[in-house]
Amino acid sequence: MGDTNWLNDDEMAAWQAFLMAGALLDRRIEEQLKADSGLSHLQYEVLVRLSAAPDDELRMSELAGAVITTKSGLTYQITQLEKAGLVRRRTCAADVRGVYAVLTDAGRARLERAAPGHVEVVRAHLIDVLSEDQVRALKDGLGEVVRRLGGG
Amino acid sequence: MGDTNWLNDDEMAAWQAFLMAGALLDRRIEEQLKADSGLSHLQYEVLVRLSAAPDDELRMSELAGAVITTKSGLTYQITQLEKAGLVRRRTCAADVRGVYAVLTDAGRARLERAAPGHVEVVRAHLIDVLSEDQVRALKDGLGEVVRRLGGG
DNA sequence: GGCAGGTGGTTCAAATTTGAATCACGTCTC
DNA sequence: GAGACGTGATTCAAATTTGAACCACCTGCC
Repeated sequence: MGDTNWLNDDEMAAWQAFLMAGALLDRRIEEQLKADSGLSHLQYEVLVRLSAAPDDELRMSELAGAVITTKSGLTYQITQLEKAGLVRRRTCAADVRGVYAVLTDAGRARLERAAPGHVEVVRAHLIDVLSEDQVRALKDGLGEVVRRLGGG
Repeated sequence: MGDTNWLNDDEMAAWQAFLMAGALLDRRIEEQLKADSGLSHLQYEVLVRLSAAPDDELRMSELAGAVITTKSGLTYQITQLEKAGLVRRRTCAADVRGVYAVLTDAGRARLERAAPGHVEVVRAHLIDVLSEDQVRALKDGLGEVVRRLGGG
């Protein structure tokens, strides 16, 4: 102990590539989404999760976990989306404290309008740049990383 | 055309894993760095780049490119680091508009103190979770992604 | 019933990030 | 050597993010 197990060259290169690819790609995505449909990436992800959920609704805390934000961050963004008419809040019958975020028709429409351009960016800059093996490595390897970090 | 080339299941899983792993890992890193040495991840990266540069200094714009931030974002953070005594500014002799950010001794000391814990987190939650092949896939695949996005 | 402790969301102030000006210079052309 | 134009960095206001209270409510336990 006391001696750090530093990263070797490959490991360092992998880590840096991971870090920079994430940052650069996110920047592109943010730019495209904002220009194309006026949504931030986070807002887009929120709409995606809701549209995939039963009855188009999720509890605030589940949603926060799914999109990896803080509770207060989600409260803010849901308020923004509500102002824009893309989402509405519904209080939970069983537990008065609980709040559901519900996708509205306008929200679904906005999502459907935004999705093609978004997927195109992800494909062009990430998926299509990788080999099939590399895609599988991301899915398996990073999938395990997510599982261990409690994000599954 | 008009028909979107959607992601298949594996591609979607890979993309989601990439996204969530980045977010979850960054959260851990941020937490560890803040607790352990009072630095944000961005500030840590700034110190790393400076310490690796000749004469421990880099132009503001180079630094902004290296850590993937906006110019104004970097201006803000360098000001913070300067207040903390970890970095200082030096105007460029050849071009009066240019500014170098220079690592101070205190900055280097802080970096050296922070590094072991940081590497440990990256290793524990990312590198050691992956197989050698998967590490290579990140390095090669995401390295290419970065190159094409103009981050190399 | 009534209270201790935990949970789900919100609120609030402070820190950070963003992007569009802006400022002060280099550079290039005629 | 005077503009026209591009660059490097900062400034500014607005938007977002963060984390620590906080509030209201559930749940167990006595």
